[in-house]
Amino acid sequence: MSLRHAILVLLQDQEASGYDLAREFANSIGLVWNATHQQIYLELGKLNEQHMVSFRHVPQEGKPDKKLYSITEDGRQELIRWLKKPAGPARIRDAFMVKVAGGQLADSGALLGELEQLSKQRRERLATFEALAQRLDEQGREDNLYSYLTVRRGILDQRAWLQWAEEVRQALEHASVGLPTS
Amino acid sequence: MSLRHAILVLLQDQEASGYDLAREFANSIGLVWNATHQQIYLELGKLNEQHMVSFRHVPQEGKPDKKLYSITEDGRQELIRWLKKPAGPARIRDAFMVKVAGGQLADSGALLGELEQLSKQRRERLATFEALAQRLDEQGREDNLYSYLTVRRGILDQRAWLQWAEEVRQALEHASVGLPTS
DNA sequence: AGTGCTTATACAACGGATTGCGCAGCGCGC
DNA sequence: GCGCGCTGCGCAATCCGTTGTATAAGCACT
Repeated sequence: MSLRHAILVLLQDQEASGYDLAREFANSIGLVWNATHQQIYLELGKLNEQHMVSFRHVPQEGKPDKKLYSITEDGRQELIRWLKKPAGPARIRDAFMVKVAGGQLADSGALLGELEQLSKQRRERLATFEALAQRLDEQGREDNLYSYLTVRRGILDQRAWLQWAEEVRQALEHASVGLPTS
Repeated sequence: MSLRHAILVLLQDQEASGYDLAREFANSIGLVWNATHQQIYLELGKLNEQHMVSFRHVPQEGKPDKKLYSITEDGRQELIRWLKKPAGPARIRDAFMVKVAGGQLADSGALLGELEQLSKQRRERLATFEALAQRLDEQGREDNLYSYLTVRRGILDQRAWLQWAEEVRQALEHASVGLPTS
């Protein structure tokens, strides 16, 4: 269980609402650890009970009130404790890859279509990360070292995926010559 | 829920015991979808109840008896049905990356040590995949197209990770000059 | 006026996944 | 002779995560 630790890492930089965190999970950190808003609100509740975060109400106009959470000293201690022990292996659930592995039974045309769609998403993400990396670089890479390294991971990951997608595209197009594509 | 589909994909090639599947999940397919033996045995039980797989008892000497599972026609139909509908987004839980993101609070020395350990594992995996790819290539890439593509994904993934690790190593070594490393 | 998106929080139900435990025999090294 | 690791299967408890639903206000578009 380290959704809690991912949240604590994010709160270390700045206080944030559950909604803010959900957005960050959908973007940057989402590449590495994903979570929905329901999960986040629940975990924030637990973290609060355990005095690892605290919050203050912020009334807003035109928008619902929000709770801005910040990390407490207890939370920081828990984070440090967690950082010391070795991380477990990464877990992934990539349904599309399972489909490729079972591709003999699949329709190449449909697979190619899905591949194209996913490639588009990856290219967009790559552009976002590259822009972010450049901004961090201009601000001084050293000051944002860990953010910079995280973004670099994202960039290299997208590039590797896109390169693979290109190989798949060529292989499938070659293989489906003369076959019905829908 | 598509642990079941990953199992069906594996059984499509050949019949296997729960133990065999667990090994495959620990290696090749594990890169894409991971599962423990408890999960696998449970799912095999369910798949059997739903007539998507069948099994035969195989008594062995020197080793416990095993159950060899194979996919049924119902199972194949279910797989085809599943392959047609779009795959959900890939999900990951990479605790080590969360640690890097929160690196300011971490000990660079410890982080470097962990990085080195993970790099070793990745290099080993890369070697395994490269050997496998070469073997498939020699056997005729077309006949094993989907296995080949899956392995290629593994290779590109390991390479991207290792490249990133090298960047991290350089950055952290530079950053920790003069700092206590333990 | 109706539809849908964004901001913002939260509960309930269910199913998937992890963790812990248990059984069982063989082979290997110390 | 003892522990360790591999092969092989399985149950039970609990926790994590997904899906569905709810409320509530403003804004933009049609």
